[in-house]
Amino acid sequence: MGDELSFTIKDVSDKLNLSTHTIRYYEKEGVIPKVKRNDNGVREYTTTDIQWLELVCCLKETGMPLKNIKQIVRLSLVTNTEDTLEERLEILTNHKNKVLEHMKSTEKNLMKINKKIDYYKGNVNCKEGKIQ
Amino acid sequence: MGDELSFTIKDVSDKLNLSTHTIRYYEKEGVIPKVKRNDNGVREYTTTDIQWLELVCCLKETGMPLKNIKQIVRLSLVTNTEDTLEERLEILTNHKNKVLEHMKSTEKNLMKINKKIDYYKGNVNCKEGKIQ
DNA sequence: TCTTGACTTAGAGTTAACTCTAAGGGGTAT
DNA sequence: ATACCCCTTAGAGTTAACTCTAAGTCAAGA
Repeated sequence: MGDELSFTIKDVSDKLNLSTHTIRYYEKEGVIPKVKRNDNGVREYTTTDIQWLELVCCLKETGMPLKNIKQIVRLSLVTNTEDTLEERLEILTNHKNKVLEHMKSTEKNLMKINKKIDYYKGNVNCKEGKIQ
Repeated sequence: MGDELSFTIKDVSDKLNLSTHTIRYYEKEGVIPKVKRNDNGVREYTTTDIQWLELVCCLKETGMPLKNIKQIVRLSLVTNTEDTLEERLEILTNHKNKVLEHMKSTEKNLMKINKKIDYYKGNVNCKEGKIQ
């Protein structure tokens, strides 16, 4: 009890493949909660801090703007967290639906790209016909 | 012969859901080939022009930077188009592979998001336990 | 004829998300 | 003790992809 594991910003940077600049930027902007400092003012990341960052990466990689991620963080830090559960759930569910839609349209676009590739391949073999 | 269908920039804007600004910007930047003008200097889009724009949208929506799209256009406009087929094929195939990878990672991220949603839903029902 | 509205241009402004710089402090290896 | 590297901050700069503005031309409708 009390002696939790802690990590430097460099550790976290290496682990999550984010620059130290970006990690500090996220904290300054409220994309993740404030991180505890030691007596020298140096940030000491807990596993919870790292979990937050992992969530941020997951949402960011699926296209959620930082603005919305901030909103989730803000809602998670109120005194009575359960008051904001519904709202956070709505943000996440909306996002999930957007991701699903995006996957569908990506599949369609992929088919178009494949057609284009096949068209080019046809030209490579035949060396004739109209090319766009 | 000679009397091809042609469309105004407004027509194209409505059809493809791109602003007229954006369409002109694409032309200026070389993202699409130059469009023919009438005697008053007004752009008249052919179906081929529209097909180009549709390809651009497809590539853009799947995350290809305009820089690479320009490259494809440039390679399509050389005198001996078949000389550049292999290179265009490579750009498209690389892109296709990136899209496939991205889809895979999106699926993983979606699973994480679903877990988070389930976790929140559990909290909504139980109103107890640690919340992050 | 006058107005309206679409078109033209060059170029400035915006936004998100970093990315970097300058100026300085602290702890550790040689 | 000196060099080195990581840490800190505020704030400036960058990039991609638009997005808009100003100033002007042109043609069709009232």
